[in-house]
Amino acid sequence: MSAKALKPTEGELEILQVLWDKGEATVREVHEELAKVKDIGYTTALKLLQIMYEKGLVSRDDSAKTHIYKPAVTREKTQKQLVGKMINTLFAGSPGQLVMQALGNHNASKEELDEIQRLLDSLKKPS
Amino acid sequence: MSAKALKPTEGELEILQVLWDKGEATVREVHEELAKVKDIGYTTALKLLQIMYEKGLVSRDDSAKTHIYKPAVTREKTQKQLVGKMINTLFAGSPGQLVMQALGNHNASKEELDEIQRLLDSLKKPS
DNA sequence: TCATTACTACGAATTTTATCGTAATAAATA
DNA sequence: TATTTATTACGATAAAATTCGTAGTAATGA
Repeated sequence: MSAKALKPTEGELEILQVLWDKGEATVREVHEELAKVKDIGYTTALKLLQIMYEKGLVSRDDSAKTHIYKPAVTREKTQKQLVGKMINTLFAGSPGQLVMQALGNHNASKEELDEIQRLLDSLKKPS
Repeated sequence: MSAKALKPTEGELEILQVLWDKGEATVREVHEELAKVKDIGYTTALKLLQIMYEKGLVSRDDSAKTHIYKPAVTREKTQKQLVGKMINTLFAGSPGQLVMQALGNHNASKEELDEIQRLLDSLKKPS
């Protein structure tokens, strides 16, 4: 168990998305991505990144003038954390219900369905 | 499509949980449930319910002195809304990935796995 | 070199969410 | 009836999250 499970806020998640996708990015790059989707000022993005840095959600290389940010938490861990929380607060602790929801209401591709089938098989006959 | 998709906050979700479970409840009942889990004052619960009422998240019968609150949004709709959002913001739009996460990291019961299998079958060979 | 541009830092304002105290009143009860 | 208790309404405060302006400075390039 690493130190603490710091829950990213909504805005922080948006930034993490960008960083996960790109691997690393400057404030400018992050801002450009966010600006595609929503109205947001440059310094707002900067400030958020700075706060995330203080919280340990991102790391950064500030050896050059233009700092380069990287995610300090993995997508997987964050997914696990938030999915777990959602199972508890919205699905009465039942992961199966969440799966049913996700499968039933959203379109998964053939490939994904096959992948799920394989996982399901391995879960059904453990060894 | 009903009017708006008002996203409940964290605290509002906790209250909805109680209302969904009980069907309806007074402020006192809601407060008692919440108090089992966290420190919270009576008037805080009351205020939250009042705010939720203004937002249309709950309805209430205030014909008697003690008001009775009911959820005005269904668990299913709320689940759908929040799961959809999570798929977008955390799973790059891929419901399959969310399912993999939920199945892989959390223990689903045998019954749930079977149920998922049936759904999966129906998805794989559409009528 | 001087002016312009690109950054970061920082503080402040705003917005959203959560929390609670107090007052008013209805209901219960002594 | 008089007192206590239960309840709602309301406003104020606090806490958390978001947003942005301004200042300072490094880099760029005319």
